[in-house]
Amino acid sequence: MTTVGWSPQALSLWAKTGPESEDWLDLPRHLTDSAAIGGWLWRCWLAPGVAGWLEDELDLRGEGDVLGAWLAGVHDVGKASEVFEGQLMGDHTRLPFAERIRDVGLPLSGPAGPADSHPHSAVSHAALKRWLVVEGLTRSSRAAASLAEIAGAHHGLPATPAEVRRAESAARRQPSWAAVQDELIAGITDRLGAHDVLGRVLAVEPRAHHQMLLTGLVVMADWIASNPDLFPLLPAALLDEEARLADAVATLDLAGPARPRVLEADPAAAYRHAFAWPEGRRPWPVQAEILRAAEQMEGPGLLCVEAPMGVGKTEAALAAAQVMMRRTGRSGVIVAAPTMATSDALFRRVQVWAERNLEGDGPVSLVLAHSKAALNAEAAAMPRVGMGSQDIGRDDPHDRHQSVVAHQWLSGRKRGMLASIAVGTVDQVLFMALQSRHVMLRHLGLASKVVVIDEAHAYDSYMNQYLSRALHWLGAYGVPVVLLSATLPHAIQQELVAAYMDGRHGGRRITAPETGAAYPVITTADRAGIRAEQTPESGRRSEVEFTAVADDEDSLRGLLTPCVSDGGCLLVVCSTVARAQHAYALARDLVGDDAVLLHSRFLARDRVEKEAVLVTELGPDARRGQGRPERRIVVATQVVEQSLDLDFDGMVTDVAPMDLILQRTGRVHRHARPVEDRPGWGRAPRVWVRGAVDPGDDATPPAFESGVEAVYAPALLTATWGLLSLERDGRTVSLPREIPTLVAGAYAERPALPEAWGESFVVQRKEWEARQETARNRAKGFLLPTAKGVKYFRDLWAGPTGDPGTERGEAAGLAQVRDTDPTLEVLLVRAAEGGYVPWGSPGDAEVTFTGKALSPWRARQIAESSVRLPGRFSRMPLFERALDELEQGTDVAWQQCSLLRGQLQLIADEEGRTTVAGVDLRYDLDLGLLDGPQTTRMNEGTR
DNA sequence: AACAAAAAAAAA
Ligand SMILES: [Fe+3]
Ligand SMILES: [Fe+3]
Repeated sequence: MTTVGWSPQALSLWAKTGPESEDWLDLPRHLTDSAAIGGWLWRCWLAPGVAGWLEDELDLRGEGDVLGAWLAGVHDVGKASEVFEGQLMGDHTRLPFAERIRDVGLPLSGPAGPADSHPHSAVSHAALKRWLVVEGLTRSSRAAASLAEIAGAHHGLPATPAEVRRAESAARRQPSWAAVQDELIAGITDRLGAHDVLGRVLAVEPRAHHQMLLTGLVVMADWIASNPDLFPLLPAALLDEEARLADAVATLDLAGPARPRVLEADPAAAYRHAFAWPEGRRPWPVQAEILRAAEQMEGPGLLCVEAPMGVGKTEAALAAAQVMMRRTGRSGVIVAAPTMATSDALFRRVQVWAERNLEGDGPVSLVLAHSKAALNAEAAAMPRVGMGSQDIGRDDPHDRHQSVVAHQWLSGRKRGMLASIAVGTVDQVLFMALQSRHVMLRHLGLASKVVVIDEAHAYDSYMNQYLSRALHWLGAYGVPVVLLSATLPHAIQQELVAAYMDGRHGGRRITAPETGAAYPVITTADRAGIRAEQTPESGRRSEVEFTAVADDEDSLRGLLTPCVSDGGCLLVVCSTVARAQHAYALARDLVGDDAVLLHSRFLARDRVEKEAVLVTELGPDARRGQGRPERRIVVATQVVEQSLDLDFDGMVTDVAPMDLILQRTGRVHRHARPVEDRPGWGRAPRVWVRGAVDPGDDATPPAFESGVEAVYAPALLTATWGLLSLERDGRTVSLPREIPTLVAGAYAERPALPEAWGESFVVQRKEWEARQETARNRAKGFLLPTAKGVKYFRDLWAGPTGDPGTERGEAAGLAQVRDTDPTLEVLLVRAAEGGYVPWGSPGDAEVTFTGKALSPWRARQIAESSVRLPGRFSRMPLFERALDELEQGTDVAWQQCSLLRGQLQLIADEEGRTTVAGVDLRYDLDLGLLDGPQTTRMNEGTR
């Protein structure tokens, strides 16, 4: 860097102020700080694969760090404008700021108008666009705009054309301000010697995907440079530029790209070392195969693994990711799962893997990325590093190279994806495809990783729109992807793979091969095309008998009877909470406390506890009489579909789409057990299917109970019913062999059903397709366009009408990656004299007085008592009224507490009774949250 | 589309 002096005009401008009236940072210094950290990020932090991709695409010839420094260095030149600098004129404690500027002859006419309509980011955009052309670096205004837009977007969204026009006209009216902007840009360019790279980049004309990552880097640099703990303010500040950077980098303490250990060529040795397996343990065929596939992949690509649960897909994915990280220069991994609970379960496993297999020039950062991560004890227990925290390496600096930590700077808002390793909900990946503010940070973070999507079959057509688009962008960045699923209907797999390949290789339509009955199967998509390979079967096979039972009380009682007399563990899955509560009442009549009810309308803490009890009782280590109960009936809704390692002797389930039925069936005889563990009725795996008011026959299609039909599309239920021959005597299914054919069959346009069902099936099927189509269209509202589908960067955030709808959508809560109505989640507490206590605390628990600060421990207890209100609260008049009432009733002290801020408080009496917007509610530890007439009725007969 | 489950929401 050559040093050029700044003019008195430039030096008179402020960029930052602080709490004390004399605190400030001049604009040139904020720009040189940003440039310094921008260059440092490129050299020392950016994943080699991302840097390499940008180098190639933008003809950087080894000067990427210069480009990064330049872009960061010019981001705030727009602060050299009357609107921005005039902002402090109304503040009488800061009058010297304006005087300093007037003294050097710059016009400053009075407290500025609304700075909102003249954001300095747009002024930066206009100034850069002008300067790049005037300087002769390009003649194309689009090329100039492509770099100008990056500075214009440094607050998370590109400047709008109207804002840029206002900035351009201001520059024409006030040439003396424009002259300072030019001086700043020229000064930064000269110091960095950036002329040549800029010329080359402009010749290429960066497109939206290049701009996205470069903007991400600029935003990151700006956030770091704007932190006074890292880059201190005047008058106290260090002045030497290099010393400022060195100090900032030392305090920030952000490690460079993590590197994976090279895995052994022999798969058995590779898994043994990677996961600390005991000597002699062999990987499943799928695990061995995926390593080979990852090793042989040509360039970055996508691997899709379809295999039954229990064959170690997570380990397989991590091992494959380890290979792909090395081969494509990625610096980390994200493992994305459908729910917070499944992410929590994955967290520790990923942490242990990272500890054993990754290293870097400093500790490897890991985040748990979902909205309730703060409640996770394992995440909270991680050593903290960065921003002055030094939980690790105090005694032995060598420890730092192989430890996995929570990084303080990365735990801030919107920064989690920048950590090296992330475990979280899929939403974190889907948000990548949502028009939203600061998505570029998410893109930068995800582009640096190998992306693993767990349970890829678990997403509906709305979410799949976002997943497809996210895969498109990942493909464009050359990010390796691993999709894990039980089975993926071919049409969905085709859509996902095609989206990735379209991003990767552009327009070419490539069709994934039909894999038919092959299972388990690994599909590879890379430069060489798409191919699928069947892998040898893993694990146990089983023959499961499926039988229909009538949907009345007597039939259900009949099914429970053998269990009542001979004992054993039976699972009863119901499609609605009401049906589950009903079945539970019946079971409780027969077996008392041996019956357990599980659904989502329990307090989070109670549900975790109930599930933990079930996992110990019905998990792999419990034997009958030794932990495994003699008799247990678990009545549950779809919550049991979550990856709990439970084993039942048999199952009764409401009819559901084939994939879900088969997934639930995975809980039947899940573990290999000695025959003494099974009751007489459960020696062979059996599934009884209910939920049809008329089972149908060859001449008439089945008819389903209205609740069951409201939850699942009748077309899928009919197809599933028929393929399992439930209109007759049912059939025996061979698992896992038949999974792919049965699932494909149930989702087929013309499944093999009795002739006479055809007509009504076609109607049902049309309706299902129409609903999916409307869901897909709903998703399009805030879907980020494809990189190559737009001319300008700003077009990525354009609404369907071309206007920037992003902010409005975010404000209205419309921009979301899940297709849901608004729901109300409350934190339940028990009323006490003068205040309240956490739900479930003993009678003499210390009272939290309303309006008084809460201890962190108390806040956590309360935060764990969350429950969602029943569905009726999602409908409009009631939703609004309830929200109002709950907001009014919430302790104001919660706003001061990070765990409780923004949450809604619901206060109940000793018996769990309360009323919200005129609706009676009662919370019961056995039954969950009851509403309306249930609050009184459900008592009888169950207690 | 509405009887399940599921997630998330402040910046430089
Ligand atoms: Fe700014
Ligand atoms: Fe800034």
